[in-house]
Amino acid sequence: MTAPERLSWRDVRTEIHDSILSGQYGPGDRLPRDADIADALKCARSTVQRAMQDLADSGLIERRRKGGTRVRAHPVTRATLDIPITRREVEQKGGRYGYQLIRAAEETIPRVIRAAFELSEPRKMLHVESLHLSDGRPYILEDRWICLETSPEIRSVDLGRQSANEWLVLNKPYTRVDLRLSAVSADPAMADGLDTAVGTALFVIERTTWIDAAPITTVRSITAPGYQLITRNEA
Amino acid sequence: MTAPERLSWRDVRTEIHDSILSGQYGPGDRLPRDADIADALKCARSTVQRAMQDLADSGLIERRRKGGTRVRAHPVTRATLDIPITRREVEQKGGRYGYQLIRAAEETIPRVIRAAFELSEPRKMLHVESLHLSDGRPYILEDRWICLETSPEIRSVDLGRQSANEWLVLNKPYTRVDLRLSAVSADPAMADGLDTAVGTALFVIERTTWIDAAPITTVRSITAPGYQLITRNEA
DNA sequence: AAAGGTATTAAGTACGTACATATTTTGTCA
DNA sequence: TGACAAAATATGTACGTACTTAATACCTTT
Repeated sequence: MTAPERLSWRDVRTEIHDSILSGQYGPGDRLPRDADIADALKCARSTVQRAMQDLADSGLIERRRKGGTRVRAHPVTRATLDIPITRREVEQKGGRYGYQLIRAAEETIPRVIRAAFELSEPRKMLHVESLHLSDGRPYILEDRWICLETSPEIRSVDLGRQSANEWLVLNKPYTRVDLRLSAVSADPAMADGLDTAVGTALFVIERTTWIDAAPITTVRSITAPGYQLITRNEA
Repeated sequence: MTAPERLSWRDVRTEIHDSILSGQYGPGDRLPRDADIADALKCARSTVQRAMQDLADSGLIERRRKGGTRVRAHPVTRATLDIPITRREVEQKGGRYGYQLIRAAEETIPRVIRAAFELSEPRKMLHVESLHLSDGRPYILEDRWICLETSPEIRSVDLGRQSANEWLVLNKPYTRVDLRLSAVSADPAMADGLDTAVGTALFVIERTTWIDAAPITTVRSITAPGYQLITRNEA
């Protein structure tokens, strides 16, 4: 007589999430089968499936065929990182974007780059060094290698005008990306490029992308002092 | 006569993804409606919906009711970060885990902590400093504040034996987490705790969690020299 | 021409059924 | 007892229908 409403998958997710939060199910515990939950909540199994999928994506539970669903035994803090094109990042912060090409040349890739691409054979790639600026001040110093077999069109791009970062992100969608985040002490070259003192702690983002098995690019972005990478994740 | 097979949502996703990769649809372009794609591929609209949802989650497309689906005008590199419990992280790398409580005391939170929690009023919280070790060597130095209203049970935890990190992750699921990643130059206290030289570049992970609107904990993890945070993301 | 209300549209959700697939469990045979 | 095959089981996927919701487009009124 009150509310003949139907449960949405979000309601179901909240229901299950709460039963975990409340301690009813702890790490490693097995949850009832989807069908039984659907039964208990009086909704379709597909609705429970949708809710479970979401909880699995967020890293809270693990699901296995026949094995059932259980609360992750070793919980992780899962967060999603969005790294925009550098020009847009600067502009969204209200800065005036600037860009300088330092140098570009075809070279044989060094060992570390081979490792990043998981390549066994050495080969030549386009090596590009450039500087992104915000309000005229150094923002990110980037050292990039681009696979010419995968992106031959890059030869006809004027890298003095458009950054490789922007061209690649707009024109070369990838199927796999590896990120490595770390800190480094500014060496003389970095200090010079970023206009800071040698030894300053700098935040470094290394990113390697592939399209299927073919390497696209790998880039080491050395950020100016004070740079932060921020995430906000809501369940 | 050949293959009367049905398309899976992954097939559909690949189909749409490829049509974007090939340049048929560029940033900002509008894709056909789900129903038309379903029609063209001879599958159910729900299958297209599932594929589209996945592409939207991965940041490639944007969907709006009535507005339709379009390729993201400002593409981002999206990656998922998993941060395990520190003990597990060490053990999975094959190290022997160690842990030391440095100090724990109830204190009024300083301004930066209030800011992290988005609190307007000052209040008291449990302040815990501790050190995680790998094979006897300093691994992560953590400086943590725990909200006692949200987690009163923490008072009865022996923080000399079990780390707050482990207890909280196992016992206090959150509904929101903010991460801030950065680099810092070791000050004397950090250098002492991590057994390194003053000025060394260190990678810092700051994490704040809430359950609904209630603050749980905020932690500043200062990692030992050479620490890297790694991601691997497959489309 | 500006403002505001209404109709239309395309994605989002819910349901129930049927079948697929990956595991685990069980059963059989050597 | 051990190896291997067969049955059982819980999640995963596909389909089609009906309905909901948010946003845009259009049309009326001032």
